[in-house]
Amino acid sequence: MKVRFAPSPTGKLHVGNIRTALMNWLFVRKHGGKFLLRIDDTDHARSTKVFEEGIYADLAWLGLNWDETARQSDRDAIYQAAADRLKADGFLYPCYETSDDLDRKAKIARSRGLPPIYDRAALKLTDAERAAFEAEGRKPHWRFKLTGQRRVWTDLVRGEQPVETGSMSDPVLIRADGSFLYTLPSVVDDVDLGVTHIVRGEDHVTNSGAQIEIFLALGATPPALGHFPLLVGADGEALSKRIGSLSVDMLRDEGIDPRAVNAVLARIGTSDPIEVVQSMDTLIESFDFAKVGRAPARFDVEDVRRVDAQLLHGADYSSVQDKLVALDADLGEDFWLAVRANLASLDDVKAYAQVVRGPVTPVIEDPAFAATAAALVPDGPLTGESWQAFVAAVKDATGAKGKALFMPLRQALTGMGHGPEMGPLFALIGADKARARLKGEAV
RNA sequence: GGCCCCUUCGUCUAUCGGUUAGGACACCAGAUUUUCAAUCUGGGAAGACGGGUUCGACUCCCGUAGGGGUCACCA
Repeated sequence: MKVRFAPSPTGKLHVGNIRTALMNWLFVRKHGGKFLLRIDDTDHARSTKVFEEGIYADLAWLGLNWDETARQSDRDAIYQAAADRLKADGFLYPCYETSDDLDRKAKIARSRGLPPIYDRAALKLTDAERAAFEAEGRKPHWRFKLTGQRRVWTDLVRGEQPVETGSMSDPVLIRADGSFLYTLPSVVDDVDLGVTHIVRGEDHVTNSGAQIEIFLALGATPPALGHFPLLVGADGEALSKRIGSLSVDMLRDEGIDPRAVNAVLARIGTSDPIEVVQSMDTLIESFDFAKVGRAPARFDVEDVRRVDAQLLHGADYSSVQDKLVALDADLGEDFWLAVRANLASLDDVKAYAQVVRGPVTPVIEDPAFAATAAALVPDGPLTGESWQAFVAAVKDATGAKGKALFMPLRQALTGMGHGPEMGPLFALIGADKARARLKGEAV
């Protein structure tokens, strides 16, 4: 078994791409086989090395390892040979319309309520007309002549899936400048590199109908096909490929755990719950195309943040220490254990580190109360038990209790109205700083 | 517009003709924390609409509405 993830280096990987990569990866890791990473850079004008490097970096970050790499720009000779064969066998025909011509035709068709598909006018060209275009210096682009038949396959996720190849345009396989469009290299590579299963989004369903005919024209057997539903935004609108806010590197920069990204994208739109999963093995084990629904699923980044937070709440000190150092918030294991349950994101740890280290601007509404408390802060090193004794003393001295007792102390000591349990925090802050803050000093 | 697909709690979904329509997240409430958060427990919450078929329909059929995809010299 071999699957492929074939991104084009024309932009950053976004959650939709990652979901495709994950589906392939999970599928092949579950059943055993090769994961091919193919860089589809046939669009020379838009493909860049920078984006290609970004793809490697993003996949590595997510832990989606691959077994083989191929770059389409290296394989031109193979595509050329296939194209020659298709031409020789009469599957391709030359067309001389310009992009403007085609635009115009499509617009006219649309305005008449007709499907905007190519009218095959080039098929009716006489040799003399073709010669005239050539004499003008026009170079043809080449289309694959679809049979117009109804193609049906058993889709891995959708079941029986028909496509009317008569309802779509004959795909252009070769540009006027001689370069290839995605469709031909994709099929040629799938054959040549031995891809057995194509798993991709449902935006390729119609495409698959045409590609099946190209596989056949090449004398090959089409691979098994699986098309899963696309993601839509939280508002139900289509998730645009151009929404940069959903790019993978943005999630990484936000400090999100890649496991949270994987967990959400692997489970969204499936019957398995979106929940904290500690390891990819769990995801691999639970993966099944039968669990994937057929309706578009709503993607909400908040789900990723939520899972990320839950991961943090149970994270061991050793597993986050490096990240804490990077954030300049490594104050030891006691500190981590004290604050982790209160983190919505790892970034929040910086604020608590500052609470411990200072300076903190105390929030004091009742100076007299705070001053009384300041005098009751015990001397010497504070322990986990110091807080309880301190609070009891303040309660005796002021008569305050409950929220009226705790809130003013929390606000004066931390400058915040929320946060981790005060016991451990109090010990971490220390007697000197606690006393000073209660007196209103920003230390 | 043609072709393809979809429509169950706010969200992701289970149900493969007979169920008090189940779960997860979110939400609300209670407990706990002598505070907020975290945590635990409980609760409210759904079959787009209209026709059929059937003893019986969320489930099958038709129609309507809504959503997604595609119809590029993008991938």
